[in-house]
Amino acid sequence: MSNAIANIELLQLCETQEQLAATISGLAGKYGFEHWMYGLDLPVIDDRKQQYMLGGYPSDWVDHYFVNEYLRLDPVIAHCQAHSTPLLWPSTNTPPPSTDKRSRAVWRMFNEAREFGLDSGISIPVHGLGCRWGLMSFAAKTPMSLQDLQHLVPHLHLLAHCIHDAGRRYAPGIAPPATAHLTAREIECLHWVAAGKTSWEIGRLLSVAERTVVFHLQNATQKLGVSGRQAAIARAIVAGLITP
Amino acid sequence: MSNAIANIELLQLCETQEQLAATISGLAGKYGFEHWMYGLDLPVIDDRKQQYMLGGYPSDWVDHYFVNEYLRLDPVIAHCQAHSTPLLWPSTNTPPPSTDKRSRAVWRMFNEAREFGLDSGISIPVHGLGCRWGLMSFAAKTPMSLQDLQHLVPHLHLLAHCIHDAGRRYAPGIAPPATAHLTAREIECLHWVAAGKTSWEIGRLLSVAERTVVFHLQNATQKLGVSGRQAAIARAIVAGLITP
DNA sequence: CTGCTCCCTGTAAGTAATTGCAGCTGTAAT
DNA sequence: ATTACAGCTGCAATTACTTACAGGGAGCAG
Repeated sequence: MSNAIANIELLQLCETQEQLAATISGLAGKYGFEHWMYGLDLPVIDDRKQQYMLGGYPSDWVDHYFVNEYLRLDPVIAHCQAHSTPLLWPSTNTPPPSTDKRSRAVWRMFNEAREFGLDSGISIPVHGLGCRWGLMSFAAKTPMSLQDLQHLVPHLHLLAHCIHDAGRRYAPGIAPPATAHLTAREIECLHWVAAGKTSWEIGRLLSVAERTVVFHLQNATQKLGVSGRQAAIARAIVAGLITP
Repeated sequence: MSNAIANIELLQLCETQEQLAATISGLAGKYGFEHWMYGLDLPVIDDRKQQYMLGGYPSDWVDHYFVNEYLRLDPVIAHCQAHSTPLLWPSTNTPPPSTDKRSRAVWRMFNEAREFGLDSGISIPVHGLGCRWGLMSFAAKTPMSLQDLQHLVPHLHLLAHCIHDAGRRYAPGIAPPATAHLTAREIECLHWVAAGKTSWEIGRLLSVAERTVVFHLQNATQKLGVSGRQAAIARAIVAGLITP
């Protein structure tokens, strides 16, 4: 097993997206995976979300995947959205489940993937600042057992997170969150506003005039560089200033 | 080095918070750490945020830490909020930096920590669904070198994320995000509203009447179980329905 | 002391959101 | 073919937010 720290340092040296991809391909190969893919902001629900993808999955499979809207079906995606732990998909050859319609569709999807050269692998969820999440998948053409995968997990897990930190430089919209310096009062008002309170109600809660609440929210909105209370809430949440 | 997978299975067996804490203590000890701490929703900026903490840091130090408002000073906290990669703090004995006031305060903080039995260690950021983030720290009383820490990193990193998934059961407010079934139009409207657009503007964008936009947002607000557009935005963001 | 930041408050006009009513279309499943 | 649901629209009254005007007080650093 190669040194995990040395791998990370390799990633940090990358200066372009292409260099990064090449480095990752090299590392994945060393662990026995022919394919890998890093996906960020996958449009699971929100179609207008623009995803960022990097990696070497067979393009035929990727096309097939999106055409069939597998994003909404894939249990790997569902797991990664809600959890922080890796998901292993070892090589299996189970009969198709009988009852459930959805289960059968999933079974079929995995079989199709196998035909495209994705036999077994591991997917690692990566969650970051601003509710942005993605996943890093490593896939092998030749079957790997659960045990094979298990002893790679710690290294791949760390590697995935380092790739996430290294790759965010290239994903769009990860511009500096511009953590404006908001005062305590401004954050307090934003907090309550995000909870659905009106200016007048917040005034009662803080024992100040309604006008004062409006004043603070006005300042906060301006500092966040947006127009409107609603946009201010969105910005404050993704910047980690409030947690509703 | 014990089997990482076996460790994870131990965590999943825990049924109470106390069992979980005891299990983690056992694992941390095997890796050579006397102290560990898991913190979630730390009130770095927002004082009214209620944090969740679990762990065995010396209580004297924790008190000292919060009294002095080290949360705002601690570079470990700042790193963990913005990154996904672990931070190692090996045993050092550097002279106090001269110029910067803040740097000196940080230097002093680490020295104080050492006196409380936290000589060296590693901190791992954990980010999860709904913009909730925290960190898992392992600390040793006896000095550990950078190399000592480095080869523990992959295992501890995975372990931290498994603890995060296991521990969320006990942290307050991680109730099911109640992913209400919103329609495509509703999500579309929420998306633009979070961007600061007015109902009329969204109407133009979607080529529908202003009234229709109001209608969709009304339905979305109701499905999300909140009152007011602002609260709907907050809910939609933390539920992962939109990404501004 | 002067300048700075944060906190606080008022009036008033204009704009936007909320909520009640009532009604229409098309598609998909039972 | 009936039901169900998503999408769409109009009017009207009330409430809430936005913005522009104006001002005072407390605390802290140079």
